[in-house]
Formats: sequence, structure tokens, C-alpha cells
Amino acid sequence: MTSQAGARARPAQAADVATRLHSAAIHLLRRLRIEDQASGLSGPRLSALSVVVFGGVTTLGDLARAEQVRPPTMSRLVAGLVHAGLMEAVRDPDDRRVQRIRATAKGRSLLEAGRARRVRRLTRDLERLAAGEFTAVAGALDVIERIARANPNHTTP
Amino acid sequence: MTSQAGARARPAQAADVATRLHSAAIHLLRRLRIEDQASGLSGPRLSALSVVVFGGVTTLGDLARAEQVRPPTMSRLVAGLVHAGLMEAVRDPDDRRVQRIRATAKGRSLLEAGRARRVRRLTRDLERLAAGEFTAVAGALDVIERIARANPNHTTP
DNA sequence: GAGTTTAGTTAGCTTGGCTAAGTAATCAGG
DNA sequence: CCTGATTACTTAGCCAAGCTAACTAAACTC
Repeated sequence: MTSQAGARARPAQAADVATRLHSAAIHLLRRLRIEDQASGLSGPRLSALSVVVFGGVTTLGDLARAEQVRPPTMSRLVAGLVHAGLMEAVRDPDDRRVQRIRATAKGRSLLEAGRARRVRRLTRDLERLAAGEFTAVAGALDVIERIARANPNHTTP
Repeated sequence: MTSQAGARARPAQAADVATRLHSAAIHLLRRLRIEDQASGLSGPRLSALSVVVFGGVTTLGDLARAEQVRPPTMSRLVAGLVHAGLMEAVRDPDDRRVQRIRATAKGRSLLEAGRARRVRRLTRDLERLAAGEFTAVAGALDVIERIARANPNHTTP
């Protein structure tokens, strides 16, 4: 029994790796979330703002889908963020049903500061690793990123 | 310029890896969260139940801390879960201020089913990887798990 | 141009978050 | 042991965040 993944051993190993990766992601984000208290924003607002700043989302409906929330909920979240001066929402002149949404400079800098706090904490942890450990994490990142951003709607062919 | 991490290059690389790992974790869980709709439970209830089932948490206060929520909030979440027959809360006979909390069989099986759905989706993604890619992820897991579960309250010595 | 679809909003409800203040049990001195 | 402090949780009452149902308005269809 070697550590090489043979065709037979693969499915069980995949389930095991999936279980561990899932759990690790939960614990990692739970831990980093502590830093968000400093932002003064609620979780849902911070998350919506983050999608607008980093994800390049432009309309209210897109934002609702991205956040897995219904349009009325997002409508109010956006209203709150606009009121707080962190976002702007403008009617699209080409399709006046649509709300074009973007972050203000204030919103962007507030969000960047928050993300910097999270990343800083994680960076400190990574800096403590042995060289081999660090390389292992860095080497897995391309693949983890691909899985993380995979299209959720694919059907098995 | 090699891919080996030298003592000089390390800090910048660590920040880069932290940024990417953070973002990947967010996207991964956002994607897997879609599966939770099938459970019929709200996010906060599912999360609290999960901590009780997997984390071995025993008291209401511990649970509130684990979920980064105030005691009154957890009080109501637990009340709802008890009412739904997914948890039991009993006064500790040795210290009658505390609520000993545990999942019922129904709660445990509901949660296991939900986690199975999430893990199944992730497993399918992992099974599609090339052998080398899979090994890279599996090899990084020990380290990622250690970072994910690190004590959040450590002070730099 | 009448009907349909799409994008958001409004109304009104439940749940989930908080603080402030209360109750009850335990602990620590004197 | 009794008095005061601390701890664990609950109650009350507020606002934010989730939902569905029903509405408005714009854009498509033909």
C-alpha cells in the first residue's frame, strides 16, 4: 500500500480529501471572520460589498444571485450600503429596469482594509511554516482555486 | 529566479499565498452552500447544529462563542432547534446554571445528510483532477488544517 | 399595440442579530 | 455560613436580514 493514488484507491481518497478540505475551509474562514468586527459592517453587508468590489458585479439581480439571496433582500442591503455611502446605484440608461451598482471610493477602501486584516492574520500563520510546508500549500493553490471557482451548474456528462 | 522560497522572498510570497487561499476558501464554501437549501434549515441553525454534532460542544455559552454570537442570540437558536426536535438542552445537575446541549438522532442524521451533499459535490470535482493535481491538494491538507484550526488568540511572542 | 417576460420595489411577515436588565446558581472572603 | 461578586443564561425590546406575494415599470414578441 503506497501513497500513490491508483485507479482503484482514488474514489475513497477523493471523498476523504473532500471531507478534510471542506472542514478546513470552514474553520479557516470562521477564524478569519473575527477580524471583520473592526469594519463596523454586518456580515451580509460586508459580503455584498465584497462581491461588488472584487467580483465586478454590476446589477442588483446579479448581486442577489451571487449572494444566494432573493431580490427584495438585496434591494434593502444595497439601499443600506448606498445610504452609508459605500455604494452607488444608478438606473442603466439603456435598460431602465436595471440598477447598475458600483462601490464608492469609501466603500472600496473600507473593504480593502478589512480584507487586509484577514490576509495579514493568515500571512502571519503562513510565515511560521517550514519551507516544505509552505511549498506544499503554494503548490496546491492553482488546483484549489480552480475547484473553488468551478461552475456550480455543470451536469455530469 | 527559481520557485524555491528563499529567506528574502518568503514574506511577499506568504502574503500572496494568503490572499489566494483566503479567496479560494470563500468561493469554495459559497459554491457548496447551495447544497444546504435541501436541508430546509436556515444558515445560522445549520451552522449551530453542525458545531454541536461535530465539534463536541456542550454548553450554550460555548456554542455562542464558537458561532461568534451573543448568548441571547444562541439562546433563541437553540430554542428553535430544540423545538424542531434536532437538539436537546438539559440543565447540568452539577452546575444548574449551564445548559448541556446535544444533538438528537434526528438532528445528527439531518446534518450528516447535508454534509454528505456538500462533500459529494466536492468529491466529484476532486475525482476529475489529474493524478498530480490530486496529490498536490492531498499533500497540502495537513498544513492547511493546522492553520485553519490554529488558536485565534495567540500573541506574537 | 396587447400580452409576456424581466428587473426591481413594496408590504408584511419570521428569524437572527444586538444591548440592557433581570434571575438564579456558584464562588470567595471574612 | 452569610454577603457580595461572578458566571450562565433568559427576558424584553429594538433593528437588520431573510422570505413570499403582489405590485410597477420597462422591454421584448409578434
